[in-house]
Amino acid sequence: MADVVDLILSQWQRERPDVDVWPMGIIGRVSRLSRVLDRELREFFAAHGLERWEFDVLATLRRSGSPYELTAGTLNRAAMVTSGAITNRIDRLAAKGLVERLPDEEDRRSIRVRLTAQGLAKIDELVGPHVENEARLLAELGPRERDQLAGLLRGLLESLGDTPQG
Amino acid sequence: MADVVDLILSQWQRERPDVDVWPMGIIGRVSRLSRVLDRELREFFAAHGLERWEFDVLATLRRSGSPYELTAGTLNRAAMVTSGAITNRIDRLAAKGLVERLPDEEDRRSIRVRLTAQGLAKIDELVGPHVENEARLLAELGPRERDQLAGLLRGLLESLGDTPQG
DNA sequence: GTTGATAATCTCAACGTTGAGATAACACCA
DNA sequence: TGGTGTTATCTCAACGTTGAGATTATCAAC
Repeated sequence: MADVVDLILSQWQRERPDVDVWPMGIIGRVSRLSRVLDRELREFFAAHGLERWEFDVLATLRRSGSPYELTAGTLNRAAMVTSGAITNRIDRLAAKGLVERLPDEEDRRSIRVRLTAQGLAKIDELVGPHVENEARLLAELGPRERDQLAGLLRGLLESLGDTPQG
Repeated sequence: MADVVDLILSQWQRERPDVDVWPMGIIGRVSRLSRVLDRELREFFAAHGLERWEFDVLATLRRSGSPYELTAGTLNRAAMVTSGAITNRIDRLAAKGLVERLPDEEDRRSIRVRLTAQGLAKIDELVGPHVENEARLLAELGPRERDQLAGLLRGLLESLGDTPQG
């Protein structure tokens, strides 16, 4: 019953017994798990002709509800990337016909990014299979463990300021 | 008591009540937490004149024990990046005088990357403060929660194949 | 209305990673 | 000894992100 991080922790214990490296047991695992899951999700999306970031942007627009449009800035913060990256992503999604840029009537500095009919169809078709794929990756967890894990992660995220209002 | 992911889940619940998106409550949080922690760690390392990947490579060599050397391939797998990236990283660490390349006596295809005295000093000086910084980021968790969280993450990583032997 | 501060988006050069291909060395078998 | 398949590292072009700066618009105060 050991993963890679257990090995890392035991190495530190041997080499630097004066330092208690317990935080690595959590931060190291979060980091590794994120990478492993990333790879798995990427494979799934590739099989459906999408990149992960494309799915994320489409999903953000979809779950915002009709008329499925948000400003570039909102997408920017949701994706946790910089402004240059979002401009680039919107460009490419628009070139594929999955979203369109519309002027924002209320603030002419902003643009509104809206799902096209094709984009809406794509995301609505993929959400179900995507979630099933995610569930497969988490099959190890029992119902009680899922809630525990989600709760612990939520607490950490809140304490680090990852909350809706900022 | 809500984080960004709670909002995302409620949006999906409203828009697509036919899909049970519970896995996002875990995968979405792992992904976001990883990014938030990444930023925090990057700030810490920048304050000490290092990039995160530099610390990671030095730490991997340090915890492997004397004589603090590993092959490029081992570092490669530890860092979870591609071979091109590791070549590049070794180049830059060597240019800074923190590691040196040595021929591998037993396999001339391989190279051995070894910590220099300067590299060893640097990592030994930083491990303690780094772990303290990580502990600060996890201050929200009680002792019991730490173990719970680490255990749940370990179980997932194992089930996904992230184990020492492969 | 002008001024000045703030905000939203786009531009673009610098940078690092990816991933395929090249090279060299090892391992095994005939 | 030669041949074949595998492994380790390096090379390099393509690609995407970062982050600073430019541009244009908004808002508050005067």
